[in-house]
Amino acid sequence: MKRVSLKTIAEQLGVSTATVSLALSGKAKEGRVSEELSNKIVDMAKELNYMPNTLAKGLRIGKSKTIGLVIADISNVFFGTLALHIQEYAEKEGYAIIIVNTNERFDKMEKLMQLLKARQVDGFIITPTENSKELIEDLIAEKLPFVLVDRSFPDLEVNSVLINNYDISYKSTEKLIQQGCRNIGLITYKQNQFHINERGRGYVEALKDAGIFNPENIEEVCYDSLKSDVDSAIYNLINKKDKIDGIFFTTNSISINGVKSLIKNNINVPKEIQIMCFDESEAFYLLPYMVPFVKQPIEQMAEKSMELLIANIKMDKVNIEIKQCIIDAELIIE
Amino acid sequence: MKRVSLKTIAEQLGVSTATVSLALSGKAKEGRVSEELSNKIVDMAKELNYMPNTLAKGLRIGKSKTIGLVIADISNVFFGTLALHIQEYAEKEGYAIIIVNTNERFDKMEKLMQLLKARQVDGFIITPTENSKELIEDLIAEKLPFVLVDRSFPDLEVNSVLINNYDISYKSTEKLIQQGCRNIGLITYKQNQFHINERGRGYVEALKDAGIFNPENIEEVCYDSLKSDVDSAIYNLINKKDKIDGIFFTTNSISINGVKSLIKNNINVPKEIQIMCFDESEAFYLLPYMVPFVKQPIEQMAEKSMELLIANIKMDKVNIEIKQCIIDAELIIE
DNA sequence: AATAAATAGTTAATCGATTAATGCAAAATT
DNA sequence: AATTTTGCATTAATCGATTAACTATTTATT
Repeated sequence: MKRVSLKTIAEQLGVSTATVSLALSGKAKEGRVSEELSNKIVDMAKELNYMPNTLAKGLRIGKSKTIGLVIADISNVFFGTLALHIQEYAEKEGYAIIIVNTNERFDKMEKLMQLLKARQVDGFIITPTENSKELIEDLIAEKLPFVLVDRSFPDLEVNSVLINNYDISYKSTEKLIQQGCRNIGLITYKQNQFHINERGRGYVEALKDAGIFNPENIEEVCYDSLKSDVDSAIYNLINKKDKIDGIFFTTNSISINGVKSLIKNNINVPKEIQIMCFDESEAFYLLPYMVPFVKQPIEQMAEKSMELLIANIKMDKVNIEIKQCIIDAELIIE
Repeated sequence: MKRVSLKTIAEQLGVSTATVSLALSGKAKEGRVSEELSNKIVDMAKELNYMPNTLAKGLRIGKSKTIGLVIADISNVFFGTLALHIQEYAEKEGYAIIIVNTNERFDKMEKLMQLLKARQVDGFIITPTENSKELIEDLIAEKLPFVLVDRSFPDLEVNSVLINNYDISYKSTEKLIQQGCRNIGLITYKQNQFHINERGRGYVEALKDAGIFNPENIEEVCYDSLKSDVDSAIYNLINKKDKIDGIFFTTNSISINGVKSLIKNNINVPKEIQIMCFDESEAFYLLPYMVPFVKQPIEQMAEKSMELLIANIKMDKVNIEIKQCIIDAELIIE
């Protein structure tokens, strides 16, 4: 059973492939194909269950109608949900999504970007890994359309969709202070990513403004040894001589492990220590108290990313318009 | 800045594209290109940062080196983790993955299958939605390589990678019985999917064998109104006149919502009611007791799926070998 | 010296769809 | 009647890579 191509239809009807192409792509009028023939062609296409070869089309018109989605970790609910919505919006616009996972590793990201370029993706949506600025600069040099999402590089003028990391973290910390905390700890990643650092900065400034900042209350953990690092961070915090009465976690993975660790240590939350988490988790609803958290507007982030990207793709490498888009996250406290 | 193609390199060196192609694809020997020229070509390709056009190659050789991954819900951790590993194995084999989401809906699955076919994917890995047997039969008729994973259709002889749903559910229920439960409830999906029904059957048979089966203890919920349905299911179970002392949940989403609901109702787990969940969840570790659960071998499932699929792709539509692969899930009780 | 074999590279068709350029009737205009 | 316009469809080039078939040159064999 051979594949059905334009040629198959053309042969069946004794016309040229040009006519068939015109008729099937709705250009019968401009292409001056009679309505009668056009209908015959459409019918035959249905009968033969014709399906256009996207590779051939992509090769010819120079667009693959495919978007590369570079994600840090698709098994993380935050990114999974982001991917879900991006895929949804892409589909609406006629794009397919090739998803790749960097596992937060530069070398993997580099390799995967090559793979996506070879596949002629029309654009990229990227959650860049640490220190991957050069890869983004390559994209700029090659004039390839892309949007960074969730994360960005502050000194790079590029399309990006972010949340108000500093503000919402300031606000979250302030909330802890308002609720009576005076010795608030922070657990964050030991790394060099702007969005995470901004969260830390929000925490620091809020405490400084309240006159209760203590750099010793900051604990840093590594992505690759998260569980044990968070355990020791919690251990350190709960064993300080100045008793900690609040903790701010800067990501969802840290939050969940942090809460887990507090429970293991029989800390009474929120009586002994109040907490503030980043991102919602199903897990929180299993606890007898309301866990306050920063809710990221994931669906809007997905929508906006696609919108920016498609606008850029359509501008066709000429007048690339750059937009930095900040969508406010929300503090959920009850 | 024009794209660099084989032609660009050929022109730079004053040779034919055929020679360049041969040299770059490592066929210098068979293609009888001298080592000297071959090296020159490779160097020039590097210098120009040449990247093969996968669309063109795919069109020519009739293989896109792309696999379509049809997933029910990528934001669900189970599927996210599955996708992560599938992508990893695919990458190793030189395949890219186009992920699509069905949201458990037949019409979406149908549409997305068309999209993937048009994109000339070399094969499919599919978690089929309810009642999508006909779509799978289409694939068989078209002789397209595919593997079903997590779910299958019992009366269809197709490649599939499943877990031992019946056995592990029987075992899980038996465990509850051993632990003293005598009136065990079930919360499962009201639907028509074999793998879910098998889990239910495991529960039923275990209870029948113990002589304590009571059909009234079975509650069914809908995917689209999961939270409220689980809430009422729990309500029904805990208000029976014959007091329920155990519950078996058949999926991860039901498990989490079930546990959540039990807590809301101030049920003391495991003293009043013992539970048995399907799939691990971060959430469980926030509870003061160990939540027993069925652990699915996700990574092996991913690996096996890719292995079967690639074997089938390589057999080139001739001798498609069909394998039903069952990987045992594990009961984690401490 | 004549022939065979090995070496090195090119030509041209091909995959399937698109589209600018062109051809050819029939109809309309002068 | 001659010319232009319009309607309808075809021809052929193109996107980029692959590869079977072929050419040309050098080297080896008898």
